[in-house]
Amino acid sequence: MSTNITAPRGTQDLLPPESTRRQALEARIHVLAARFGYGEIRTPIFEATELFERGVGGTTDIVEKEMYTFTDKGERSLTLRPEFTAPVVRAALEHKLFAQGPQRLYYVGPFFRQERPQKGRFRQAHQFGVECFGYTGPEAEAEVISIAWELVRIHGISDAVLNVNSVGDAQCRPRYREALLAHFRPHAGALSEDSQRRLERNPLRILDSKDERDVPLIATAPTFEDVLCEGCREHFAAVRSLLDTLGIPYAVNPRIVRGLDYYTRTVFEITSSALGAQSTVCGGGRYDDLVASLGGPAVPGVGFGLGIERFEMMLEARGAFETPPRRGVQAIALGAQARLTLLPIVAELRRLERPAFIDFNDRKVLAHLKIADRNNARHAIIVGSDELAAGEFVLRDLATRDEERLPLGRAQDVAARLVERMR
RNA sequence: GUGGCUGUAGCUCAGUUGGUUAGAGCGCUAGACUGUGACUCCAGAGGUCGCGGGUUCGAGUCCCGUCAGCCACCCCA
Repeated sequence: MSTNITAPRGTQDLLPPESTRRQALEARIHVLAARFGYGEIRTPIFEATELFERGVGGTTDIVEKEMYTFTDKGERSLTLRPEFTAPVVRAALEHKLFAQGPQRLYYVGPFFRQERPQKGRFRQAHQFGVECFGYTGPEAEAEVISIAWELVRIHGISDAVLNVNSVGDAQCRPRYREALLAHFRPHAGALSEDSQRRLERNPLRILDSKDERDVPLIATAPTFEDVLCEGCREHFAAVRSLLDTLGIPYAVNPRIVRGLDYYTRTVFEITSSALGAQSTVCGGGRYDDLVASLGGPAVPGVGFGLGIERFEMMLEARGAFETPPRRGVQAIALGAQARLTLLPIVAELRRLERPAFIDFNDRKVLAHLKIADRNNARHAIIVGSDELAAGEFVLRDLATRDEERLPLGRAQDVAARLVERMR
């Protein structure tokens, strides 16, 4: 077994029937994004390493220890994308999209992080995300959140929770940092080891801690609302008001702090109890300074990323997948001569956009019907020596078990008649 | 990167204080039923017990290493 090559750690093969469900989910995503006026963007799976160092933030865990970075034969440092926002901004700049006004883009695809795998966490995972560029107003947040929430809603997921917060902007965030330092520093000795380290590096992260030694101090810590500047405070209030107007339920959670450096003002998360410790299925927010920091104009943006695998875990927890209805025709050929007769009919059915299945082995009718069941076929057409002699075939409805004999003839005619019958 | 748990048939799992030829259910293939799918009965195929090393007369079982999975931490989708 281990002498055989297996999929790399933290990656997975997607096989039927799971791949069929993935296709269906992606199809719903494409329809949903189009409904909001978003166009799909596809960027390379790897980028210049510098893009992520500058875009995501050099001190984030993602950049510091989770990237798949390699050097190619031209001595370029490249990195498998660990997230999508920086590549999307890079592409938009490269193609001068911002010269054409606001842009609404979405993507679906794989991303890569070298973390230790666990429930809901993989080294290659897939993400659906949107980026809305060019609007400073709170309507952009409302729109972007609406898309994510609509995806949750149309799937009947009931235990999803939307949390929102504001992390301020370049003016008030440093003030918040100072306020947190003033709060935690006198009690540094009582904090967990992790949080003591975070105190100097990124005190915001302490708010995220689950360590019970940190909990009491976190509970009394100042919140962003205490120090937000007037502009940020008004903006956050406007976002909440729009969510109320749109009927999207949410909770203000002063403890959500996203792990990427580029967020400004609004941040949000959708979480679910179905996901274990990795409870976030969707995370996003506003990033008003990112485009400029990557060398572009001062274009604001709002976006989110939604984990496809985690979303599927929520679907699984929600309840059984409905069994798909029977569809298509199983061609049952008893003998070589019957196969010759049925093959052109099968081909013609497929041309008429009807699923048609056929097994090429010599088996009994019984075995063929079991295969038809496995294929979830709606009908079977059976041809054996009796039928060939009579110039007929049997059409069997596998749901009702009704049968009738119909005349054979030109494949086109038989297929056309079948399509008519099966309507 | 750290810690805990677990690797036996395609799947889910038994396997006694170390003892002869490693088992069950489901699934698969075939038969009973000579041409009719959800039930029943019968048979068959399928495993170098994750991999490597060690202890032992003897290892699926004990020890070490390694790889992988799961769960948690860190972090995040």
